[in-house]
Amino acid sequence: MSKKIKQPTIGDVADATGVSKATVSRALAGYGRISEETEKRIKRVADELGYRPNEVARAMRAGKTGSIGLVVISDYTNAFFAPVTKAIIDSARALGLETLVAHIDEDYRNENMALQTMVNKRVDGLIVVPSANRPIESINTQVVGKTPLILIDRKLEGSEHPAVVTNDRQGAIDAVTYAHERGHRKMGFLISVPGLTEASEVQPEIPISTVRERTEGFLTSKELSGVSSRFLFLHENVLDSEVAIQKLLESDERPTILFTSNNDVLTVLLKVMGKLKLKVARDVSVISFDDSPWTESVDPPLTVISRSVEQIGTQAVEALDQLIKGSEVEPVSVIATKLIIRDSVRQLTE
Amino acid sequence: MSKKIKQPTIGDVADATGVSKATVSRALAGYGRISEETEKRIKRVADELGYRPNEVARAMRAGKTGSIGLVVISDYTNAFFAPVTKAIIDSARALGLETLVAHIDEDYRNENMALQTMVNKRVDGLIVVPSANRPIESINTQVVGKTPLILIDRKLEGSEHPAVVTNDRQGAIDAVTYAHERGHRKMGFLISVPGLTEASEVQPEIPISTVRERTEGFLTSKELSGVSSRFLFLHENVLDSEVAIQKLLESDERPTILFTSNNDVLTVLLKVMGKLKLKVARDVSVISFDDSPWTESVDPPLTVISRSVEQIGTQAVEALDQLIKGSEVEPVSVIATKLIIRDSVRQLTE
DNA sequence: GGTATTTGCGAGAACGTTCACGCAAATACA
DNA sequence: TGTATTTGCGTGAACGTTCTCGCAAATACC
Repeated sequence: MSKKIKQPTIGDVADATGVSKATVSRALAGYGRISEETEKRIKRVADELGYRPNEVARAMRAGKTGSIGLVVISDYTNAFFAPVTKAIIDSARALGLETLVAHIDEDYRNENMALQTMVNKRVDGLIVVPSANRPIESINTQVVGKTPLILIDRKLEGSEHPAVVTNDRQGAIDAVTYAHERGHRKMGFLISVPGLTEASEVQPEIPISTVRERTEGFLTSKELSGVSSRFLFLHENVLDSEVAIQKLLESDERPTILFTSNNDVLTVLLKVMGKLKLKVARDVSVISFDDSPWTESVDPPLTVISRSVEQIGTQAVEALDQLIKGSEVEPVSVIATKLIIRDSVRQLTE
Repeated sequence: MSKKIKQPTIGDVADATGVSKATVSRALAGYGRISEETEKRIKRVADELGYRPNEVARAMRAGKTGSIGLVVISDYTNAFFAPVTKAIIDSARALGLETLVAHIDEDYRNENMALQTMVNKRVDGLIVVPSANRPIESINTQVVGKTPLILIDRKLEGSEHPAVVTNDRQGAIDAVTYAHERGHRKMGFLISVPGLTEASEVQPEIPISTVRERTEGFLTSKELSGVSSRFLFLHENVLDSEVAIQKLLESDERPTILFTSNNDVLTVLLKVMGKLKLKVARDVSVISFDDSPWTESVDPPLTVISRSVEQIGTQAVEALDQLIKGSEVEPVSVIATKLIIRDSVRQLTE
């Protein structure tokens, strides 16, 4: 066992300078009354000793830690959560807040445990993507207590916590409308639903508000003239999804355009299309939710419904900061989606 | 200003139960001697009051926080750092450690600041991807002090900190050898070098060990019979890179195969190829470092040099845990790369 | 029944800060 | 010169834990 070399404390600096701890504190923090020369002397000594303020002690004394907790879906293949995590960490840092990150896997028990430890660590606030399979429709107030909390990406119906979400319903409508303008009448929708046990054509209970909104938006396609819509609800199992998608692509009623509810389904779709020698746009048009750098690079570049992840992150952190400071925050901030038109939707002749 | 509602403390529980703080502490932590009935009573009261142990106070008392710091390149488009971040956070959590994340942008000043705040927060250990443009070839020991630290992805020459890296040199050699076996003789290498100011064909100073190793591995191509190699060193500016790559693709001496040093360059290459109506494999073969889910889905699926990010994360956390416990750790752990053969390298007839 | 041990619990210090006071010396004002 | 104010700094409590002692009561042993 190696002997722990203690970091120098304010007391050590005080002893080395021959003043009291209070004076050292004043000198280093720069408040109160102190003579210029002693301040300089103390700072010099502190530097020589390699003194680093102990934020743990400060946090205890101040009653706040300067840290926030981010509890987020872990799926890093997801085009959304990685960049939004980055945006949050960076915006928080700009406000002087460090970020503690925990991953959950669509499991509310993980979520509860993660929240618990973060609350125990006395984070000043929390940003949470609520997991899908919760039995009750809200964050466990028992564990969160009075800690300020912002939801992102997903709304929770009965929740008193402010949420920052995107207007996915409108995004879906925009995409559908665009496809209709390009002459598409046979539309197919591939929707990933966490918690589903097998692929299904009938709409299941959708536990996630975001996915629900997208589905609602897609459903408006039925109101457009001459459109026939087919829905395919998929779950996490990639193999099973591949089979279901292949079946759809090989059916007589093959849609001329397919919409995917996220990049994960998109990659599965592209894989199946590759296997069937089907080319995007030429054989089947494609529009996906969420933009990733690679969607622009493939051949042909893909038309996507983009959500400004930076904006979500920034807004969430700002709202949380307000909450921490005790201000009011509007219950739901909605951020616009944007249809980024590239070349994956073929113009169908009349 | 809203009145702060204090969380109940051990003292509150003690008062409510009519025992001393020490007894409550014993009851909840489950050490020392205590009668079964008082323990139960205390636990019940603690539960009723909604008592949550204050980890800040615990950390202060214990001298350790149960948190580690992760200082990492932020580029989320990068196929490597997002999953490795996830792997680290999850492995750490399995060991009871929470992870504080900070992003740096290849800037050692950000790195220093991030390290500073984390040390001040008294993290038990640090996992660091050293930034590229450092003036001195090591982590600032001044700021890190005695905090256990593991480097990942990149080695630092004069550093006393253990590192977990991948065998990128061998990965590059494997890829080149494979291409040679498939009949390729004109090879091109697209290498991204942070800090470079313009695209260059002559090899610049490469500040990152990983990129250096890849370059060395690629250079062995010159020793293979009949091979001519062209190198293109690129920097972050995408537009400039596009121009340089386009020039290479339009030259008379167009390579039959192109290797890219990471997924970022790969996306740029694919974009340019798309613009020039060049198809992967048919017109130009492609092998890239790093695997992402999408590389398997595109048409054709891409052959890549994969690095096991989970392994890097797990090993780094394990090594850090050893270091925290005072054990010795081997200075450099090397993790193997793996060539994942898909369909982006055409078989050239003799 | 007397001594030795065990059991159950309380008192209080310590971790490293910050900050409200208090007090002496220095300066200001009349 | 005498009183009011300012300046510079020290004392000590507090934040919420844990943990070492110590002590009285309960139990054990002969």
